[in-house]
Amino acid sequence: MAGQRRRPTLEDVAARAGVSRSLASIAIRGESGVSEPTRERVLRAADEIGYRPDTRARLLAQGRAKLLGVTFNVQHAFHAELIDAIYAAAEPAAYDIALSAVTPGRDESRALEALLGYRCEALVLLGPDSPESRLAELGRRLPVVVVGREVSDPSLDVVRTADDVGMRLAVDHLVSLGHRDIVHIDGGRGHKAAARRRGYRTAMRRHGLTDQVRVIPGGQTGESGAVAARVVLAERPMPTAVLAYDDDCACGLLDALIRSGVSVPDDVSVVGYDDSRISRLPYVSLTTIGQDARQMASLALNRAHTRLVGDEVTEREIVLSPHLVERDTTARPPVDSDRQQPHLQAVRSRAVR
Amino acid sequence: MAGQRRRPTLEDVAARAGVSRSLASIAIRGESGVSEPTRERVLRAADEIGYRPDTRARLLAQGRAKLLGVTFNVQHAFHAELIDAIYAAAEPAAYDIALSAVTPGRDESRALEALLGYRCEALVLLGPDSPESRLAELGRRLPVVVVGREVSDPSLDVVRTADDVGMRLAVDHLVSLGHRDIVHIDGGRGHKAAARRRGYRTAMRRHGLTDQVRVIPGGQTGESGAVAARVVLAERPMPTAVLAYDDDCACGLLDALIRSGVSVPDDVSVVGYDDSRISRLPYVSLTTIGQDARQMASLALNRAHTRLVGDEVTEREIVLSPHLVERDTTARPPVDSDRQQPHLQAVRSRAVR
DNA sequence: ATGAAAGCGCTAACAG
DNA sequence: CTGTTAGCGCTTTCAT
Repeated sequence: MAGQRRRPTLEDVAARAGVSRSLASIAIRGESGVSEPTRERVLRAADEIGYRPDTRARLLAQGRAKLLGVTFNVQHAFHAELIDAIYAAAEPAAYDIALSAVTPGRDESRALEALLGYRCEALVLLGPDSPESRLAELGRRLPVVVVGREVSDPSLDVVRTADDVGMRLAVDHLVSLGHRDIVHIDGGRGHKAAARRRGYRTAMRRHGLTDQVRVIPGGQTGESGAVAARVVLAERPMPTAVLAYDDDCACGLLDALIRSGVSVPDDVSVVGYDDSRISRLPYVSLTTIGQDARQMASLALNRAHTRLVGDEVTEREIVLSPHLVERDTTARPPVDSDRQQPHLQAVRSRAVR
Repeated sequence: MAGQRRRPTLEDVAARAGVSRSLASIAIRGESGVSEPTRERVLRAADEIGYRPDTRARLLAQGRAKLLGVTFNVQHAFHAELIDAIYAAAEPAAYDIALSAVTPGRDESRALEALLGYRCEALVLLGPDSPESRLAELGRRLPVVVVGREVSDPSLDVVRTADDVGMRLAVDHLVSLGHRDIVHIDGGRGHKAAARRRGYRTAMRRHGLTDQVRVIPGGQTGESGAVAARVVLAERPMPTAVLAYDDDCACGLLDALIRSGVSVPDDVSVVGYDDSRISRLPYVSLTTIGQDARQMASLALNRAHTRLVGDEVTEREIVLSPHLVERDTTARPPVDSDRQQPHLQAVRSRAVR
């Protein structure tokens, strides 16, 4: 059934075209140094026997790999976008990309091991969760670019976006709409959550809203948002805007609010963070903070390339600004008379768990 | 900065341990044929200089690759699960997995090219969208297992689940709850959509509900579900249950229903298909039809392996049964008195677009 | 138990 | 323009 016979090699092509291997090699690679007729003969021969160069042998022979290893988390939607952008950015420089997935059943060190075995020249790690010491150890062996996480070891390059800027954008947006009573549902423990919390506080202060600063404990799941919704609903007066830790959290909140008969954005505005896929669903259409995957990927590959060719690098860390993605969950706050008597109606629905 | 010096080779290890390359090779691979002291010496030497075998060279030398190429769509959540399971299933057989992503900017033929260049021994294609002729062409060159799509070419192996069974499970479930007025929002054009539509009709007929068969045009997006919701809401009497083409469609429907003040599952039950991540979100908790990723992956790898070792295969196609995942969007239908006057209340909310 | 030698499929100097 | 000669890093006979 399936053709189990030996795959044709360059040798076969050369023989068929009646030339030497090296000439065939040159012709196949499209380099100069072959006469047009010969090239055509070789190409035709290759085509006829279905020849396909062996990437591994090719790289082995070349000594250098032109191979970038990329770890990503198969669960994380944003990584999908980054991968798309990475492929695109790798093309012009003719880098090959070796993907290694982190899954629930395959931890990051396994993913890294595999890439190392493939002799990747450099590594691009999307939101790695390994301890910094492990990453630093890698960084000492080959160029490593960490994407989307803050690490301080000098042997590691970093491309990330500024969380405090993101939070400021969100707060600015809400304030410009007329909101003052803006609460933050945080992301619990973790560096990122802390950075966003800090960003929220700073941004509020900047608008003279220090007194309105309120942080409600949340988390990184929709459920945590749903739980936080109860707290939000219980507040008197109810805040006019909620800034959630991330999109998942915001969606849980959103859903719980709507089920309680609160209208978004008429009664309360909601802002997420990440511009994840869920936030774009037409029936969610969440205002959120987005990161430019294309740019991040391109910068990360650039940096890897810079390291590989041995050029100097001035700033180890590249910090990008995220941007506001204005969708349909934010609007002007309700007029005061309305706020006194929030538009709560009992809607028959399954309980929010 | 980052160590640019040559990676240590087996030669280096051998030299350091004072043995020949071949012996070092045997020791490193843990094969028998080395004295214990020598093995330890080699292993220590390798460790000291940070040696790591070069997978490519290793495979090149071995002649065979033990490498399975896997294409997947970075957008598709179910593929993430399959990949996890594939890694797990590949481990015992010591297969290496080469991942090649299909992204908005990188089409499937590119993904396939890359894998072919890596001399994968066999291909596992997750939900491929290439024309069958292209797949068949591949199948003639090396073992190809198509996962989750129906193809008829004899050179291709298939592992998929039966859509008609899935639809039957959904209908059976609803009927057993007491529903009779069950509509189907379909997935538009496409093989899969047709298969599910057919499955729905057959299942309804089986319950003597031929007269209640109603198919509402839908699609594969949340938006299409939201649009279909309007049709559902306009029906008199309103159906007591809706069976959507997939989870995305079901979620759009769900959201639109809730915004219209219809309670799910009290007024109407909703069933999705795919058991995708979105259906599991705690605040969605959609009853749906699930496929066993672990089993599919394992069968796919098994099949690839069987082909590779040249064993006979009796059935080209492996068709699994999906299963019902009962969550919180299905319940007994409302009592008739209630149905006459469906519980519609105008909820102030942003319009469903 | 150990080592020498011959490739795997390819590219990269070199000579003609 | 073309062919010859060496390897890349590893595994694999096959002697010793």
